[in-house]
Amino acid sequence: MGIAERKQREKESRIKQVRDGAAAAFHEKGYEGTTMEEVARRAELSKAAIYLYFKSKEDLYYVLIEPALNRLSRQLIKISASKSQTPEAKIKRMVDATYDFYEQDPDAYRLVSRYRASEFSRLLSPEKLDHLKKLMQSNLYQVEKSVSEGIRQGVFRDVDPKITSIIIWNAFMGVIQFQENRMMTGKSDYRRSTLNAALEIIISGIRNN
Amino acid sequence: MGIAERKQREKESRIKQVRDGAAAAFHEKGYEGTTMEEVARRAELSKAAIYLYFKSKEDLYYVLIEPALNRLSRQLIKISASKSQTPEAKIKRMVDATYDFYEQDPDAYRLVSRYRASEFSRLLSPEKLDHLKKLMQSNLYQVEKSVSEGIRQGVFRDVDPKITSIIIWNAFMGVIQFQENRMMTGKSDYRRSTLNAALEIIISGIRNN
Amino acid sequence: MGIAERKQREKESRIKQVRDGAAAAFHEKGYEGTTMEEVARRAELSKAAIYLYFKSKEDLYYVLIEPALNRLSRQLIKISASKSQTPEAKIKRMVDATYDFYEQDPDAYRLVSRYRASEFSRLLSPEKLDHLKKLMQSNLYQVEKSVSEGIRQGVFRDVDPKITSIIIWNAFMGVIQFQENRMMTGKSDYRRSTLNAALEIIISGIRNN
Amino acid sequence: MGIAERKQREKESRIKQVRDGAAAAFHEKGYEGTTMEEVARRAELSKAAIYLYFKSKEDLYYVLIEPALNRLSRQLIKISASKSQTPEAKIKRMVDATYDFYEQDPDAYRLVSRYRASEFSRLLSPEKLDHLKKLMQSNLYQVEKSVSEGIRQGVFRDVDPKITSIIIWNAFMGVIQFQENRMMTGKSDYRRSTLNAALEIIISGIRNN
DNA sequence: AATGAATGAGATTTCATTCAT
DNA sequence: AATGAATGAAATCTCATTCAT
Repeated sequence: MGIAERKQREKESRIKQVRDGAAAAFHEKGYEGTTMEEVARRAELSKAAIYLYFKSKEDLYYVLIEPALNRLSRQLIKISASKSQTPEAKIKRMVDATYDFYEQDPDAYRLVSRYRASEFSRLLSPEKLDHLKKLMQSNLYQVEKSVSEGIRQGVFRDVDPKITSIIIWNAFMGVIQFQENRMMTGKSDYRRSTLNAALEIIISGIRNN
Repeated sequence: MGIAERKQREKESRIKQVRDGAAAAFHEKGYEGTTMEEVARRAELSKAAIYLYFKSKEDLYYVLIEPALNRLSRQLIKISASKSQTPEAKIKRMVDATYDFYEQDPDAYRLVSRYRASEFSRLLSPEKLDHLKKLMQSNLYQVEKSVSEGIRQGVFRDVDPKITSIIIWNAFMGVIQFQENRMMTGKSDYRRSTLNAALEIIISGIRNN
Repeated sequence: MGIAERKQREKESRIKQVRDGAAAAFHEKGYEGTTMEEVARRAELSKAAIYLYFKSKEDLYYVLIEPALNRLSRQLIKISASKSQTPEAKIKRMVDATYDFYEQDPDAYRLVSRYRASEFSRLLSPEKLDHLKKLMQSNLYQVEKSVSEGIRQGVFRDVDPKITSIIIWNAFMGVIQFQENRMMTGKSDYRRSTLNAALEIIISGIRNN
Repeated sequence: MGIAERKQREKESRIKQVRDGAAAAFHEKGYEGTTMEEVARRAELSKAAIYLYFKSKEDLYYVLIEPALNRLSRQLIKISASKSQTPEAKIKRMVDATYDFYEQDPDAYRLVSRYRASEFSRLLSPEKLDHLKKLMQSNLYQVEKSVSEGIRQGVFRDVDPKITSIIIWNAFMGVIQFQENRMMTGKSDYRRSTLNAALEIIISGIRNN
């Protein structure tokens, strides 16, 4: 069984090679810009071998993006549902959770953040597309709920919770992208602190006094 | 000469047809997802005719995005440089200018907002790429300058001006996209008011009391 | 319009080139054994050009087999429905019509005669498959009806009309194939006479004395 | 030795599994339409295991069709050579023998009945191809000889013996296929009786009054 | 003996681009 | 100026076959 286990590990590691290579490629060149040839090259496998693990390019993309999005989604729901915290603390924890998600699997995050329904409507089946859309909306909605809660409790001004959640999510994406670009030119890593600063600005904007 | 003029007008009108068709297609399906076949169909011309006006697909993309970005860029610089206004007013005017730009040429805006350097590094020459990047950075920078100005004048808190400009630009994009999605399901148009609400939140977050 | 007409003729002739090449290839090597490369080579066109005229390999196959089968089917129905003839004369005319069909478009005939529903169930859509099956059954049925008529009139013995039609159709196919094989070795053409002899034997077998 | 025997039995049983699975697949989907993957699945073995027993797909096909055709061929020769029977009785026995062959190994029969030299000319070596062709011709020839004999004895009319044998062989195939199709829709089994009816019609057609 | 894993070669199909008219 | 027709190159995907274990 030692052997079986090793084989299992090797198989998983090869699948991971493919996933990592594909995620990086999808990120760098977009879905259409990425060829299976390139995915194979990055995974150091033949093209045909990719099809042993994923049944199509679409499938490969979907199994990269769906579980990641799903995991994040469940995290945010849990935080949003927790009772013993202030709305502000919840929002902060949600941003932290998103950052952790990003840090653990940057490529998955990038896929998620770049995801645009319209571009994929031809590629994914309507059900898959719908599923991804729902997950995405759920994420925004958890933030929105915490903003609403804060308004009800009087700690936040009477702003539009939906708009606020949009600002937060887009600020997150913008900051990450900006800092990644900076880091590519050799500068140091200020992602987390920049993110906190951005969130502080936005929350100041909705806080009552 | 009447004839020459008419021909000239017709030519320009046909070029516009191609640009509009292409911009819409690039927006809906992305660069790689758009075929010249589709561009031609939307322009009601033959594929070969497209090549009379644009020398390649890349060229077509570039001449769509560059002038648009250029125009916006010059606008923002002008506003940013104007003396007789408060920083807050300038920021509001820049957001308004961006909204006007968006309204006049939504497809061009969408190309700009979706533009991701990394995805195009294989398609555009380094010089073109660099040029686009500079224009984009300039836009952010004009907002940043007004934020800095406000801080110096004491009307804004001592926040990071760069981060603030990122928040604003990304909020803009997020709000537009959200409202466009809503409108696609038949809902009424709240783009401008939502945008104002978003900007109000962000500026509240940086205002000194 | 002289030019337009010539172009039209040229286009039709090129489509015919493709059809002829494809029919011959499908006949010689079967559907799966035929590559688009080969179809292209026979038509003296590039692979891509084939797709200007036919939207897929399946489509190419279907538009070869369907119209041919349809034409034959209509012919047989017309003969079968004619009033002023003896059943025996009708059957002879139906065999003649099938032979004419074969002579005018041998490759189409071969496709039809080789057609086996089960082999194509994965290739054609259920509707197309069903349509072809119906046409095929109709052909057999017209012969069957004439046999029944003969039995009612007392000119034929009380045989099973269905079985008789099967014998006739399969004898036809067998004779053609045998004679074609003979001719491939340089022997002379006895197809029509052999066919008549075969039909004579079968009709003798069902005639009432 | 008990062990060696068991191993031998197991091996033979596994080979039979492969043969059965392959024959069914070849029948249902044709040679090119059948993948080794599918053969393996039907045999409940791995793809690689198939290659332990058969050296290639071609080989697998050949060893399925050749022995079957060979067996049938020898049977028919024996019947044809028997002295003490009338030609009509011989023909009936040959049809019966073919039916027995079909009943004992329907898939092998189907391979034989579907076999078309032209389709396999690329797959099999010329020698193998020639061998199969000879076997096939021999079968027809045995029937032909009995018809000739009947003509010489005056019990059959002066028909073309070759044509007659073609009619019989093709009627056999047509009837079997028709009845198999009927049975697939749940109808009862009339194969043997239908076959007899068909043979009766044909022999009536050649009998001298 | 048996298999999971891998692959080279090749199949179908697409697409940006060119060219004769 | 405009286009119908054509294509080379490349993309996705498949499959018979091999090999290490």
